[in-house]
Amino acid sequence: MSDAPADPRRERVDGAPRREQILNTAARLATVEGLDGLSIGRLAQATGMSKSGLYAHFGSKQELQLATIDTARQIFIKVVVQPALAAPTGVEQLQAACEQFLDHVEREVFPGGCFFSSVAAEVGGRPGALHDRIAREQLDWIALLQAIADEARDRGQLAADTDTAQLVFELNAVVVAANTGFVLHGDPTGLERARHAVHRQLKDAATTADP
Amino acid sequence: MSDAPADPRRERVDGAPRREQILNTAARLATVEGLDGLSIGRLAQATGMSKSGLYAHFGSKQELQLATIDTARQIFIKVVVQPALAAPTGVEQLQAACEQFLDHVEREVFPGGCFFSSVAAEVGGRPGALHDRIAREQLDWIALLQAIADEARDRGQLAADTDTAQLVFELNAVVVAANTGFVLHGDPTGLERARHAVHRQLKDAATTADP
DNA sequence: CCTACCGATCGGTAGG
DNA sequence: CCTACCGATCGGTAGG
Repeated sequence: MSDAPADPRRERVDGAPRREQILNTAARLATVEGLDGLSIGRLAQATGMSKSGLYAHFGSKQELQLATIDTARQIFIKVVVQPALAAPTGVEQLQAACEQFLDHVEREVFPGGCFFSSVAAEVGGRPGALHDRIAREQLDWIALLQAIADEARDRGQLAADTDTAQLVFELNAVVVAANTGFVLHGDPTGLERARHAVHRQLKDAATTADP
Repeated sequence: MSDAPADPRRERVDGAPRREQILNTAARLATVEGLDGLSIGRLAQATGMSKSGLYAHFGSKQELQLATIDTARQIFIKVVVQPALAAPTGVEQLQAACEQFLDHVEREVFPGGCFFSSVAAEVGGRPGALHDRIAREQLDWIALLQAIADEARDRGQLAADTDTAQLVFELNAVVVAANTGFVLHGDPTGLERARHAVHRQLKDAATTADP
């Protein structure tokens, strides 16, 4: 949990390789300093290693950045996606995905908020391997929400004429906006508004036949 | 319009001071490279000046960055806010504000999309003068939308029990999400979804008494 | 995984 | 607004 373990060897005993420890630090740092602002020197300092020590693990800065994205993805899957998928399939799962996303922002899993929102803005307008990788992750997230929404509709929990792509666009929009507001203003108001919006959206799209 | 005017003296004739020309370039560059990635050397190259020539205009990088934000704000006011305020007060104006925002994204007024969305992600998690300035601009934009929404409600165009803060949060969320999608994927689909969402939101909040 | 080093670029200054 | 320069840091390499 701490930034710099008192005794690095204890990490080894846990079986957590040094590489993962470095990448965890890198992923959290990148949400504050950016993927580019994450310099090898700074990361070396943050992990208590020398710069060339890092180059033993990663051949180049871009390799480090790509590995960092992959680590962030794994963290996101573990703390957002998997808990969401543990919810009952359908509307509940869709709501859980939004809720878990908001929770991971509020719990500050990454100090700079959602890793992918943060980094997407950085590489959005710049072509290259980082851009392509981040764009793909974003599409995967949307595709996941859509698959859940489609399932909810197929199960008759959402109206048959629900435009699930539109619904998912709007759900993602409000949770991401909440992330931005929380990071920029340190204010959870947006998180509450997002929860409110998600709840209403799902209620509005739900099949009205209750009896 | 062009990145590097053939004859810089023509700009002078127009009465556009060199400083403004530099800052216009800086504002557009910052949406791609970031406010930090915008180095003095790169900006010097982009404007055809020497580094120390820039220091004659701006005492430090932070001064340049703050001046760049101010220029971006003026551009935003000119291309988004003022056209929106030209629309009839009330719901139409609220719709116009959203529409003008989406238009300025689609027209690529800034090559990296909305300046403030881009920069907010960069400085969001970092304390300092840049953060505070960007946070203020974001609050101003939300306050503007809210003032318009309140007016629309006071005029009876929106239901009296409309939660305008919630409405504005959701409107802003979808237009910003459209910006992100357009920049990241070069795909206008999100812009259409945002227009659709804005239209439906305003329709839902409208007073149902039509006859 | 380290020390020691490379050329390039960073923000910034002196002096004009 | 320029040339010429400063120390610091960048990404990366040699050699171990």
